[in-house]
Amino acid sequence: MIRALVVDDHPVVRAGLVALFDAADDIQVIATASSGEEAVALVAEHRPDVVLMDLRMAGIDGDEATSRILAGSAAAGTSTRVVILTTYENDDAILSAISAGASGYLLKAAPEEELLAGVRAVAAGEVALAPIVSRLLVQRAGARAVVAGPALSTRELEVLRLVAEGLSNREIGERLYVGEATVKTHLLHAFTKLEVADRTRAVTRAMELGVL
Amino acid sequence: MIRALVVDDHPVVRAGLVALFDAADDIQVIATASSGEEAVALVAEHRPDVVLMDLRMAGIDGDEATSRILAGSAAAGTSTRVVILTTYENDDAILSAISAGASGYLLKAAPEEELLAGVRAVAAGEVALAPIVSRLLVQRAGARAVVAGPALSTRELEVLRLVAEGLSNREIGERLYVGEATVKTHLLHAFTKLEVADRTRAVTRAMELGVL
DNA sequence: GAGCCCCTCCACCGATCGGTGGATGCCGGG
DNA sequence: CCCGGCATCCACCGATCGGTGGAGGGGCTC
Repeated sequence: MIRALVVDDHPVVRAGLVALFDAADDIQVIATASSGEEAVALVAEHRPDVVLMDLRMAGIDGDEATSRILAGSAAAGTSTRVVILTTYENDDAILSAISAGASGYLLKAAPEEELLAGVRAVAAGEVALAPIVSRLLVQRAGARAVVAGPALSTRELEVLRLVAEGLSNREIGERLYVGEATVKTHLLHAFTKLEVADRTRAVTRAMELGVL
Repeated sequence: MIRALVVDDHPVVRAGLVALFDAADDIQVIATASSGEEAVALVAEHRPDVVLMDLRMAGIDGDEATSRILAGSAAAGTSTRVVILTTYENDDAILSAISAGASGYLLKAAPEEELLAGVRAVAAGEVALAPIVSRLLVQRAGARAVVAGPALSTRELEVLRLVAEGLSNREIGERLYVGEATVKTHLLHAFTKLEVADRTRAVTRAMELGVL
């Protein structure tokens, strides 16, 4: 039996979700909360398997409540997982919810079967994402494929990678079995291609461009 | 009608996929390829809607073929989309396929209905991800939530951000209206907290930890 | 074969950085 | 009230870095 906590500041939404989940015989809503604060307290008390969390709430919002719940759950040695259940939000809201540690992100407009399947998937250790969220994550992960920055040579790239690890020019030379002077030359060439003036910016630039 | 190209170096796999897709009345396999090179050429010739691509192949692999197909498709003004269809791979392989621009990543072990649904989703502009891939992307996006690195002070963080932009200590001092000595102090404190010895590694470390 | 890019190496310079060892003042918790 | 953390600043040192202006050899293409 999956033990669920429903968090939403609209009583009507809470009632609808409770009815939906309780109708499934493998899911049981053990409590509901109308605010982030209340949700954190109830999770500490009841240790549910899954929390269905609205994002927009007065007081501490869904992101913050998610962070606190996961921190508390980790501290207590239990594994409560959070599914964001909200109306459509912008990309930043979605990403920051995922960053807060949510295991799922579903839309209230989704068909009821999808919500049930999502809760079951998350309870089983999977993640549950609305299609729009999947697409966003893929776009983010694949963004670097498009840009294709300036072509750094193999050697320049190797040197830059070691610079990113914090090695000095001399250490890099030792690692690559070449002289320190050679390392400096490669690095200066990389600076020119990346249009930067120092090693630190070169590394961040290369990361922005996805070449590192 | 969705026009598909199947790419796999095993004839038996190709045959199986062709049979599966042709049995669906909304999908038509217009050609098959047994190598990355052949796939790139056939895409240029036939302009399919969706390419089903194996990752492991002799010659240019699935990643590289995906990149070339998408580059060629963009240049030609068409919109061929690529779905990786492979056996289970490690995380890096998955991420680099997504980075190469794939719109989907499915496992050959998936039920047939899932493969069909995936092709339809991708043809419709959505993405299709195996559960394991969704979980990986969420972990990557949410990694920073868990670790919660050492607490850098506000000032240390400001300084580090400017270091990441390639500014020198003096320039950072000017930007923040403090002396260069102050900047160095903050930076040294940040080094200690991050357990690093130079500004470049400090920046990459902070990024790894998600505090930057 | 000429031209070009990549990789390798050298010497030399001033600028910047990392590190030490201080100092002062502010603020919030025990 | 005092301690600790934060922010601010100083002087001084050696090490490292950025930059210049070379050099030679290998590989590729036209």
